[in-house]
Amino acid sequence: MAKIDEQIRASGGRMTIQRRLVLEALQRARHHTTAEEIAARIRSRHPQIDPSTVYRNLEALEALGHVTHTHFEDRVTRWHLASEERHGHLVCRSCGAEQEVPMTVLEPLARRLRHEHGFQADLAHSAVVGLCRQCASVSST
Amino acid sequence: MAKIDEQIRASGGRMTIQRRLVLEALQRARHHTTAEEIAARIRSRHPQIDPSTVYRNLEALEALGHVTHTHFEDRVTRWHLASEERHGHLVCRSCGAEQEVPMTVLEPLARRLRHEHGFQADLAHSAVVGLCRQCASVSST
DNA sequence: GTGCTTATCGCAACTCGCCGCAATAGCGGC
DNA sequence: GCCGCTATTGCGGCGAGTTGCGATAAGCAC
Repeated sequence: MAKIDEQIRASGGRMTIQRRLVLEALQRARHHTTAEEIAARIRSRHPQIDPSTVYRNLEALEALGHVTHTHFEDRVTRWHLASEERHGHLVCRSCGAEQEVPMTVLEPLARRLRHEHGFQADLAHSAVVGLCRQCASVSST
Repeated sequence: MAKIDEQIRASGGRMTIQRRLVLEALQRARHHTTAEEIAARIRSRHPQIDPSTVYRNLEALEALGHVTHTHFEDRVTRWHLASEERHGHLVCRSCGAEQEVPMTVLEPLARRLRHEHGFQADLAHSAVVGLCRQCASVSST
């Protein structure tokens, strides 16, 4: 964390109270949180924080590589520390259940897109939408 | 279209002027349009149409299987007729360029998710985000 | 054609994420 | 410790999409 502090200053940024609070909230919640959740958590100790400040700090921290975001089906963006292991997400469009899959499962497609289309895909960036086992079996009966 | 008409009535729905206009707009624009575009197009002939009416009709038509939507990297949803051929989308996060890929490219991953995780993935539902050939070569130099 | 039921419409108000702008406050230099 | 530069904040407001509600009008029965 002290390292992040220096890195931010080194790149011309400033370590404000708000930015530190956003980082702390991410560390404590350490599994894809929403910006709203982060804002709510911070508000309890620093009531005047504005949602846009949270969004901007998440973006700034992302630009420096400390934070990443993933898009889930409900149009909500989830944020997490970049230090967490990267993985894919499966989201059921019927019941909303979430499942994680290791990147190795997604890699073959990424490789193919790179070779055949010259496209460097980031398959962890958006959740894969579909039907989970339960919902699939219900809807087919 | 007359068939859609009947199907809607059969399922307890009503074929209103607005619903017909939404369908017509989709048919004319037949390549992922936005709800805003549809609303604008309809407004020229039916000025008092409300955006929420367009959204609700798109949802209703989607529930009946006549329409689908896809999420691109920006946060606007793109809509199209379900009769169009399904395909995947590659969107460059740097320059925004869009590219289409046939479903056959995505199929192997879908198959694997189905077999290993019991998950029926809809890989055409969200665009795959990444870097296109140009942007990738620029950023690596 | 008339009447009735109720799906759908238009409106107003709201949410979530984002942006421009004036005010504030890090932080490096002295 | 104070100063000045400017990154960042909070605020107001915008765009996409959603929701509740009273008014409207499809479509069925007669």
